[in-house]
Amino acid sequence: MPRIIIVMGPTASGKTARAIELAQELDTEVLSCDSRQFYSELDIGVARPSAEELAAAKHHFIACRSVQDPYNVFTYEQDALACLEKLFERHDTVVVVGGSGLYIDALRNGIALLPDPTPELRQELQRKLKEEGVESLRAMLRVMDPEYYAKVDLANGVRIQRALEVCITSGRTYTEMISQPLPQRPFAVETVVIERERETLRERINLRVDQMMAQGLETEARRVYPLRHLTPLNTVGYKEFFELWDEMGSPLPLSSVQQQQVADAIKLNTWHYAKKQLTWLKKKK
RNA sequence: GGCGUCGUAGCUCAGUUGGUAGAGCAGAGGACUGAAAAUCCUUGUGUCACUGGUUCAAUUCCAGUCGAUGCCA
Repeated sequence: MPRIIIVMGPTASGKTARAIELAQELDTEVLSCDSRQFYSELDIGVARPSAEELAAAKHHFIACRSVQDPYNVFTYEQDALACLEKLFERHDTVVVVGGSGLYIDALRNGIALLPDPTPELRQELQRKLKEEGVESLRAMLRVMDPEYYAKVDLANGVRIQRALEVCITSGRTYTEMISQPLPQRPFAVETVVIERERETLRERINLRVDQMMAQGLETEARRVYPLRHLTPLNTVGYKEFFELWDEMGSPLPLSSVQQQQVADAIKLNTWHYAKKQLTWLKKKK
């Protein structure tokens, strides 16, 4: 049976380097599982592997999409499975690397097939959430799926909205829909977790943010500024610039003080992100 | 030098008409099935600058000291 080796770890822990090393050792290719490196418009800010790194081992799912045509876990899972099937024709091991817990889960264990809501339904629920607050969606969920109602985070509007979308378009409960049995994977899964001391990780993050700034992150952010309302751009490393430019009224060049301010915000938000990944890893590795 | 303002949680600050104090941020922990670098939740004892005084009781009022800051000289 073929296998995948998943390289996991928080952001800036050195996953890319480790994955390339492994791929070279095993003479195989790398499948990326990073929900932001999918997008061709995002490079510096999402720490996309460099040209040299990409040349050192063949990568899949890097810069393969536009932020205007975003991925979702399910489509990604389908594409990734198809890609793996092909790769297994020539390699018995494939290296998977990424920091997006949900996406790794989907690849490793599968994810339920759920119907897509119509854009109108999504809009309507979003409007309700925004104008009438979570309570209104909560009340609907209580009727449509009491079981899920009992266990969701009732303060998390996004979660509730999503469950309602599924309930309404499927005509069944969300609970029921997500408990469909998932087919066995035709490959074995091994994991490599990169552990770092907290202090070290923080230093690596700070250093990397400084490098990103030096590489021209501001210019990259300015280029995608007009697309800032798209979901994939709700991302650490970009949103901090957008916030400042929105305040200023336009994406003007930043003074060195402002650059420092943005860099500090990115460092902090990246740390928060790393912590969330660590929480996820504790449970899933 | 004179006059004034300030000194409260790691940071920015609120507050106590006198009964030993609370927000935001940071920090820590957690949730997670098509937005996931997203979204959301939990968690706040600190010589209330220091020393005296008044008072049953002072972080709060008074005096002095020290530090910061502003204006005037």
